[in-house]
Amino acid sequence: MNKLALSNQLCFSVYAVSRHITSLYRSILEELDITYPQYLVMLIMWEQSEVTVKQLGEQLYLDSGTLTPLLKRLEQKELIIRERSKTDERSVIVTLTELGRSKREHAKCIPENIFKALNISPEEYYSIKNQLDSILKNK
Amino acid sequence: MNKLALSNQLCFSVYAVSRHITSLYRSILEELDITYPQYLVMLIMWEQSEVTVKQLGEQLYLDSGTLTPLLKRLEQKELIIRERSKTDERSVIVTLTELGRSKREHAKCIPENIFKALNISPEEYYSIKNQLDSILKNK
DNA sequence: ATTAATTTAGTTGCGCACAATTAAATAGTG
DNA sequence: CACTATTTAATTGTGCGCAACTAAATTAAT
Repeated sequence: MNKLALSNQLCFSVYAVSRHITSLYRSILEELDITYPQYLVMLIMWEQSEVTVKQLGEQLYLDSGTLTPLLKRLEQKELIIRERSKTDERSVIVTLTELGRSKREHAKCIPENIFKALNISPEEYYSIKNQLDSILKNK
Repeated sequence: MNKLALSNQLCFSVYAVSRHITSLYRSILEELDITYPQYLVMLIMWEQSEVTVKQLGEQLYLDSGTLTPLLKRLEQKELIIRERSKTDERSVIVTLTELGRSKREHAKCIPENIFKALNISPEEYYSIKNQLDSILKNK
């Protein structure tokens, strides 16, 4: 087998599926007027009311070079507030606005819609997820 | 189960693994002085000596907005040549330079190195690949 | 043959990703 | 306490990714 062939590479499949998923989210998130990376931040905010940029970065595997401008855009949309910690001014604490909190209701149906669009069984869904997560654990 | 939790979403796993893989390639491809998307183009060129931008786009699921500047960078590195088709001047035909062709040898070990870095079994590798490819087929 | 529709790349603009650097605040050490 | 090291965000620069639009060439239809 030719390992230098696109069709034989897992990496390309991951890359292609990742962009495919982002495009599925693009149409679904249009209504919320946010992008997929912004949605990921909102997912965290809906679970944890107060998070630093560092903590967001740890959970999303993203650095401040990506997060700082992204968070500024979410702030402009008035979904979040960014403010320096009073106790440690190196940290920036992110909290939800009332508007941001209210968006959670509109987002509830998104996972189900994405799942339907993927067009796979629940078994496949969790099988793929577990195997990918094991790659992340090994890194 | 809370479907609005990051940890329960296949999509985030795909997104995270995709970026992880790109970062693995980044260090390996440093030697060839190309990026991962540029490497994907080179993979195709090494198999097919003459390809149009449209054909590259079909195989990589990328449009001209991404490919045109990427191909210009590969041309600046003198790995490829871009020229309008004589028979249909709407098309741009991409071919390898001698330098570009010669890089194939240096790239031969890359798939094996990436596989080792992923730290999974061949069975897992092909299992994940097949399941992801079925998602792409369903789209 | 003329006009209309389609195909193909290129351009522009925006939002990630991420490396590398900078700046400020805090923690650690003698 | 001084001063060094570490932590944390922000900034800068490069390269995707993709939507929307433009321009040019080709094809189809009348």
